[in-house]
Amino acid sequence: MFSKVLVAEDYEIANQGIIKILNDKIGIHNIEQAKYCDDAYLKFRKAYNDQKAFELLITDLSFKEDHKIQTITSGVELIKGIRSIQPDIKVIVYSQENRPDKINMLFKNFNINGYVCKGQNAVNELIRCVDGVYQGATVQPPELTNSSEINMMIHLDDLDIMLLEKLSHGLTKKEIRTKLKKQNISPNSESAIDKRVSKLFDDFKAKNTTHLIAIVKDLGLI
Amino acid sequence: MFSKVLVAEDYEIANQGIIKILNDKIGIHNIEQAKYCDDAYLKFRKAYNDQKAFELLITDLSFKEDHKIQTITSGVELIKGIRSIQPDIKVIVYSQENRPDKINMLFKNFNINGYVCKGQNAVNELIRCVDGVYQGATVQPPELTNSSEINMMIHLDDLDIMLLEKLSHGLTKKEIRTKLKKQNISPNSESAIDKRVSKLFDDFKAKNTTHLIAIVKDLGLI
DNA sequence: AGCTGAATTACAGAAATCTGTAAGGACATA
DNA sequence: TATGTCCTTACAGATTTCTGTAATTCAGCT
Repeated sequence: MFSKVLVAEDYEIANQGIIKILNDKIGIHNIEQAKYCDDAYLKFRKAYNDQKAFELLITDLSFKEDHKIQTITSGVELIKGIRSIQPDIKVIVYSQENRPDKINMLFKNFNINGYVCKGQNAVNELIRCVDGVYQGATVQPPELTNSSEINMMIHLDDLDIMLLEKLSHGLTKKEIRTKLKKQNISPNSESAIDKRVSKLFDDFKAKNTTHLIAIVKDLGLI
Repeated sequence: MFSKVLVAEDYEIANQGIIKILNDKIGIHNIEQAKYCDDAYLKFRKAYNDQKAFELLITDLSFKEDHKIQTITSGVELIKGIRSIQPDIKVIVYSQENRPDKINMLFKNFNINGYVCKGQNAVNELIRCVDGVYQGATVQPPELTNSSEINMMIHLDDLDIMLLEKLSHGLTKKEIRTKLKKQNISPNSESAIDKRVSKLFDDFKAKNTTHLIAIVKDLGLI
């Protein structure tokens, strides 16, 4: 089993919970924790330079900001930074994020080894995940394999996201059109915008703009 | 110190984290945990009937629904149920909720003894809270005392919340009006609804309904 | 060049939103 | 009873949304 693990998670209680699982259920005792990405990175660097490198990183994705100013602010950046030094370190992401395409992106672009979704069965999932990763497997969460989710099927391009954001900021279609024209972005007629938004209505089964924004806010798409 | 504690929290990792703190940092070892409200309630009943009542309940507010059908679905109901049997049990709420008026409501209406906000400093806050409650104090979170938040100033009554929810579900004002009339809820003219929503526009500095819903979604109000 | 399909644009009408003004009722106070 | 305030309701007009249809452009393909 892994003998040295780094846990990066800003919520202290969750941090403690992970450590308890690693301790009691998996039998890993050499664990260090960090509440901030910068802190995690420093601990990693020090251990690496001392020839006592970590074998596994368990990290959250989003870290709440507070008074401390951080250079690394997200789990993704942390992973990038650590992997650039020690490419073979195993990485498990532990996050609230449950959007399949976002999780998929982590596996594809950052080659993470496992993903555990914060939730009701996180303990067993975490145990399974650590075991699997130790044996060299790539462990995807149930959310990904079972997913018949709406947001997996729907492809949103940059323009769609931009439209949704503008709408959520209360701009009218006319204002959006003006803005697009100013920026020389290609589909910029009011009817083209109408068409696109109508398509989004279909995709998300929304009744009107307000409904649409509520849905994509709930999905965390914007 | 408390000798017997019940922890109700659906996120397993957080659950484990709380137990670890109680164990390691406060020295409480007789702890039971529950992932569901019903489960917590049953454990409480059993202990009470066996003359081995719990002295402290630490509970979350919201419990995610899954396949198991529950009769008690929220921490508030759980508190009500338990207090109706054992009025003097101490209660600490541990939740993500950070709206001052909601937290205040818990102290005022349910006489909870302490509140800890899930967050970066939850460990120390929890320790402080358990200590304080044990000594008979009422322990409010820093969020309550420091808060200069917008949502502290704006008072939303039940009708406001209902309107926002209906709007976020894509209902038109006409549909909302019909629904209110059916349920015999008093202000049910279209213009009354208009007025109320307009007031919300002012409160939240929203430009239109879509913008408004985006804002209150971001604030977590619905 | 000519064809085809997809995307963009223009236009138009019905429905809904947003913003006023005005009138009526409930309620407390003097 | 009279007065003022607050809330509800009615109505109206300008603006915006939503949903069609039809014309135009553009890229890929033969």
